[in-house]
Amino acid sequence: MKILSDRQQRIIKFIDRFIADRGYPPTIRDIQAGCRVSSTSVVDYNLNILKREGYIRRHAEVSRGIGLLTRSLASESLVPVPVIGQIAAGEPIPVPTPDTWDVAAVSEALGIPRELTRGKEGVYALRVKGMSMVDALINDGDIVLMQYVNAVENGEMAAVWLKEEKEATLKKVYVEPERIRLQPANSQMQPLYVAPDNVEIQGRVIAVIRQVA
Amino acid sequence: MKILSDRQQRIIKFIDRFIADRGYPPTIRDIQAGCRVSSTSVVDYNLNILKREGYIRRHAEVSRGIGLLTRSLASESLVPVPVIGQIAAGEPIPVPTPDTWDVAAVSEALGIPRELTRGKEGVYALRVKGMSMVDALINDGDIVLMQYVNAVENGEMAAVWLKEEKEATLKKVYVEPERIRLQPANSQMQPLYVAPDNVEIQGRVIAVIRQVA
DNA sequence: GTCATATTAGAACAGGTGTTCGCTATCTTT
DNA sequence: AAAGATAGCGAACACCTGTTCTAATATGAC
Repeated sequence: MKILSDRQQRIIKFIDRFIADRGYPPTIRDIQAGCRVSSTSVVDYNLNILKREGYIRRHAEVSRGIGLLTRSLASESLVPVPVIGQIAAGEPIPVPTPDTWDVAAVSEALGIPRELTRGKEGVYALRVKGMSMVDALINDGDIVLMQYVNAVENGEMAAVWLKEEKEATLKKVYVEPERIRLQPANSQMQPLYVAPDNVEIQGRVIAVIRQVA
Repeated sequence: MKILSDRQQRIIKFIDRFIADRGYPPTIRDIQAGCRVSSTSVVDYNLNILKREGYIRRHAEVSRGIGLLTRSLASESLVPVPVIGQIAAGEPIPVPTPDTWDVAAVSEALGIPRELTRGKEGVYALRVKGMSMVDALINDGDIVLMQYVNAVENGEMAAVWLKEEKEATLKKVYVEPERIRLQPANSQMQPLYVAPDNVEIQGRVIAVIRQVA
């Protein structure tokens, strides 16, 4: 990358501030006024240099078609995750529907760092209601980050619906011959054994978030 | 907020995708084409409704002067939090030092949504080592978000160092006459009573984050 | 000095773009 | 039935905006 001239640095800085302030990129004439340049062609000239040097992205013949390349990476790291309902012992577990991922349709969403979701697809969140999952070290009011999957690997924690008992629970799932073992996360507690056709895996637990104070 | 019509939901979704893809907001005619609307005035009409209902922000007479309010709020709110060490039963609890908050000096940092820290000052993180805090519903490997405070309110969860026992623990703290009551988060367990000069409050617990899979 | 290159200026063009107006079609309310 | 509210349509206007062209001014190489 070339060393930028004073004017070019001012232009980059101006674009950055402008987008942060107003939510959309500036026009060439905005830059002209904001950076005390006398002509639009000079702005165009310098923008082309900035594009060539990799500082900005530019769409030809599009008004306000300027994008900063430096900033965009930092803002990518928060993923919006929809909170689709609550999970409680005696209630069916909410299952994500196609329009769950709608930005508009969802009532509540959390910003989750990409580090936690690790780029997984189909992530949603449930609010835990009640104390029934203390054996999974999960408290009333905790947020459970889930991934929508059909099957889980042995030993993974999953949201399980027990048809017969009509009960929702979070357990580590182990498939054994003839039966399924549901192991509480707290290893000091006893496992539960159930028939395979009595369980419905509703999703895999990715993370637990508890806000205390 | 009013319930959005099908067309309005499609418009919001389109704007969202457009900005994510190209880095700048769409024009009215972009929306018209992308949402199969026959007239620009219809787009304008629905954009005004979306603005009135608080879904978007709009700058009059500015090309591409549309901003999503749902997304923009969530995207700026990542706070860097330093991980300054680990907390284990038999080890002293790390205490933040002045240069802990140096972005450069710290070895590890987490991006935490502002929703969790709620703008608090002096926030740091500890990694939990060992199973000694299962009674606080905290597992081996969990991340504890802490705030550096000198005193805690009654009932708040705190990182406590028991001088005599040389032990670190996370408990709810209640100041009683002549003694201090340390209550596990799991309410089914028995409290611990200790002498006031035997405890050192090292910080207040703000949140717990557990990554499962 | 001359020449080439980089940078800046000003102006004008062509198409992009937000806005507005008149009109129609469904409904719901009176 | 009449009147109003809501939603949609198409066209036209006036300004916005990226682009391009020509010219002027540095700055350094030779």
